[in-house]
Amino acid sequence: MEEGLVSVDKFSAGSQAYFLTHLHQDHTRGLGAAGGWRHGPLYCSPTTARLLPTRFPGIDASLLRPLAPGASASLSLSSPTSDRPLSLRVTAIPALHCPGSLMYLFRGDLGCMLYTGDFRWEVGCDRARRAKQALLDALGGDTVDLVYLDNTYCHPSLNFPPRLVVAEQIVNIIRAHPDHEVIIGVDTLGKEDLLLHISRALQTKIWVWPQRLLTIHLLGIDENHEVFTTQTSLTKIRAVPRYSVTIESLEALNTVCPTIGIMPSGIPWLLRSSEEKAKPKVRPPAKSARSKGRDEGPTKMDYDPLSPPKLFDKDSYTLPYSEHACFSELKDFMQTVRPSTVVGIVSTSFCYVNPRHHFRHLCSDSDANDVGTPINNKGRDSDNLTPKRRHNGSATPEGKKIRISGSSLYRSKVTMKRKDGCGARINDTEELIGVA
DNA sequence: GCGATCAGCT
DNA sequence: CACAGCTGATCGC
Repeated sequence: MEEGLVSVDKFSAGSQAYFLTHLHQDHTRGLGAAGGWRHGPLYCSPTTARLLPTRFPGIDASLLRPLAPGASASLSLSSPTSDRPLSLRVTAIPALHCPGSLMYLFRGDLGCMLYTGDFRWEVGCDRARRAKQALLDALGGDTVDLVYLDNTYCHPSLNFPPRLVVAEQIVNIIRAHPDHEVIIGVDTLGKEDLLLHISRALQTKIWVWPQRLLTIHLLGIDENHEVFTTQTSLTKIRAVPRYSVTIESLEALNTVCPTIGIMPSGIPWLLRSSEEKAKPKVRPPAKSARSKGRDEGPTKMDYDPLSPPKLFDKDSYTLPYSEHACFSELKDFMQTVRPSTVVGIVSTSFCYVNPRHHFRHLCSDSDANDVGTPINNKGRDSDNLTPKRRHNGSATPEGKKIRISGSSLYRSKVTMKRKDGCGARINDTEELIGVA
């Protein structure tokens, strides 16, 4: 699409309309710009619009253009090059990534383009079936000229079960540890369904840190306060910031009370496998209690639903509960859309795989002269519809007092600013255990 | 001193 | 390494 027209998940000045797919930090860079958002109309889901002011207090609410899943809006823009008027129609499609996440389908004078943002596509699930129908309805038989695809797991070996299946596996792990406390690593937004599933299955409340509880309530979840709590004494299951579930924090917790950690995410499980591929035999006899069933072929990366979830490090379970589509889902998505061509959204890192390498045959321009090998082409994104990943810059006011390991101290204002809206780090065992 | 950005880490 | 995000350093205003 033409430069200077619309931007998706990119918020530097110069576009006439801006679109936000979801509220994860690596998609909001630039939104917190000094003095607040001024660059133009900002389209997002109603859910995202509700959460936005808590993360970006300076935002001018009159610029928000909430677009419900399935809804459309018409935009009158002007061509930056010729100054001629351009009309564009955008339709929001549920992305089923985290709450409030959307894909955007653009149609108009410049053709038809679909930007998926991060998405999941569990074809057997009702929600995904509805999303698929919404997409087909929105397309109305049109051909998509270009798909910007969430290529996070764009490799045939990267397949894993639907989230519901993994949620049940997690429940079973917790059931198998009746005398253990449990910490589950989560992000600032997302995986609420997993926590609700666990709570329902085990008839227990779940601890979350205060900011996280605010987010949950803003989402309209658990308004009667029946599931989530910030009181440590009420439950042995706690959802904590993902980065604070480490071997060290688990060891610390285990000096107080037997505790297991659960990481509902695909990556570490994926990384272990590639580690193994890289150096299959050189294994320092580390203190990890490797479970059996890990010798079935050094390059085996597929998730095997028949073998139990693997215990990687002592007391720590990593399961592929993913908010991104796996390869088979990407394939189904591409078969559904059958665009003229496709490019990947996730471009930084040498793991980047050009989706055309695997899906060229599902593109109508497949005879074009590209070879589509897996490549590291970070320099590719020159147009303003390609988002940049990494780094953020949010801002919230004032340093404040917090407790760390029993003592009070001030952290730097910068730290506190960033901490607002995010997590309580959990090497401060006492706060968690409820000694206080 | 402040925000923005980067490097490092998980 | 990187689903996302924390932390500290540094740079320019």
